Amino acid sequence: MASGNTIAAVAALIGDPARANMLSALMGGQALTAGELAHHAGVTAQTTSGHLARLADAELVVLEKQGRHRYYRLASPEVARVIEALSVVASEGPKRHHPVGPRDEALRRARTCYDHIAGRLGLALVDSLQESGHVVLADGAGILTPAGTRFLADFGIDLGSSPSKRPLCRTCLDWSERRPHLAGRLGAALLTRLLDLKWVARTPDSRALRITKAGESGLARTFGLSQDWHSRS
Amino acid sequence: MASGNTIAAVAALIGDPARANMLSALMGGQALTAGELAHHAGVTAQTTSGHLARLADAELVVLEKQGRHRYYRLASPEVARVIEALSVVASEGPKRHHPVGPRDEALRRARTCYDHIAGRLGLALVDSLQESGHVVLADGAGILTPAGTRFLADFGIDLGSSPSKRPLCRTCLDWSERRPHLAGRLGAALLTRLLDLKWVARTPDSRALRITKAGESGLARTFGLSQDWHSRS
DNA sequence: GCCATGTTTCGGCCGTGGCCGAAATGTCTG
DNA sequence: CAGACATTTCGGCCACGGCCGAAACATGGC
Repeated sequence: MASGNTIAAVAALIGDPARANMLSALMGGQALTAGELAHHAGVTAQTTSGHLARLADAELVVLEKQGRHRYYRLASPEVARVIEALSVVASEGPKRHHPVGPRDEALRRARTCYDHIAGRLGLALVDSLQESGHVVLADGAGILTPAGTRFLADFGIDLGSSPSKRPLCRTCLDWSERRPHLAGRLGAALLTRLLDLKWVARTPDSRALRITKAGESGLARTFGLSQDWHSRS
Repeated sequence: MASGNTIAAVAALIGDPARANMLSALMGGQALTAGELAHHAGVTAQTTSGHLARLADAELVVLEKQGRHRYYRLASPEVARVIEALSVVASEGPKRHHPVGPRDEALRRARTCYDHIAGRLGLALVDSLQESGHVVLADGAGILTPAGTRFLADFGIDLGSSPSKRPLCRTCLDWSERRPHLAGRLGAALLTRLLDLKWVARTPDSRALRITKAGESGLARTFGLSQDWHSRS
């Protein structure tokens, strides 16, 4: 079985703790330098270099040179889906330690998931859009209603122009909350817009998202998120 | 990062050729004995036993004892999704040999994908259901229309009764044809029904599905598949 | 030109884990 | 209860691959 061998090759590549940590870090959606990835993985630069060479060789990540830095990012949404799927299985498995630290709490509140928003903020947004009838969710994907399209246009998001084949609105299972949130082009556009508006901001060295002062009020106004949206569901 | 470590553990488990072959074989949806899996993996029984113990320990597969046989099957649809996602990435990657043998051709024509139908037959079915307005596909999922519900009921499929949380109708990207086909509860029910009707039959030692004489005409009658549905899309 | 910084290449050490042969356990069959 | 078959346990061999130190390459700043 050739197929078994090739999927084994890909899985083996992800199956090393150092590389898995790098890929997890890249799930933040940003391109990171080799040095940053070394830090995330907890190994030295030379070890990291070897790992990255192999990941790039297999086209799981792509390289962008910029001056003396080398930026790496995930090669495609498909790769992100593999990590996603693995996270789901890993979080379900038998008592694999689940220590919840303070930094874990920040991640559970709001974080990037490749190119969209996950965590309780992601869930609050999808709930809001669904209640207001702007999107209709059905089994793993959603449909943007005409009212939703107008609503998003008002909010500064235009989705019509892109000729991409990428799904407009799919969902992605949240590993911390076990409920789906918005992914696809819509999810990506939403994250981009919130970052542009500075309603949320990336945090260095982490996938966690910080919600700004302006964000608190803006999200409440636009999406009707109440004071306690961040309480455990 | 604890999460990086746990996903690495799962990926490492899949990342061995022998285990990957076993899991691929189990993607056929049937439970297989340890011996059959040994054959698929191309290693001896004792080696297989060790592998299966580890897979079961991590809850990627589950064991069902039956007399002197021990049947193993995938532990959950989530595990199947990981294999799916890996197949997609593996098939896209850099020139990892793609020898297309005769048996590969049978797989491309029609095969099981965990619990539903993939290959060109799967695509033909989804196309048919979509054209007739029985399902509406939108980005990674589908909606069963009222007409579709009636149509399926006439065909002997009742989906209403199950209280499962599993998505009714999601899609699954086909690694051979690169287009989505029907998965979810609907996809599973469709496969079950076609097997019951003996319109398709499983083939021993392979995930390929054979289309019976009755199937040829039945599929043409019910789903309007013409003579040449199996030509390359 | 020189030095600092980021990254890769080389060489060698060492542990994890896959593999099989032999033998033990379990289960159905006569 | 013996004998076939399915599967697991044990023991030991061996290799692949991760890790780091040292050193070589780049690139940018001065």
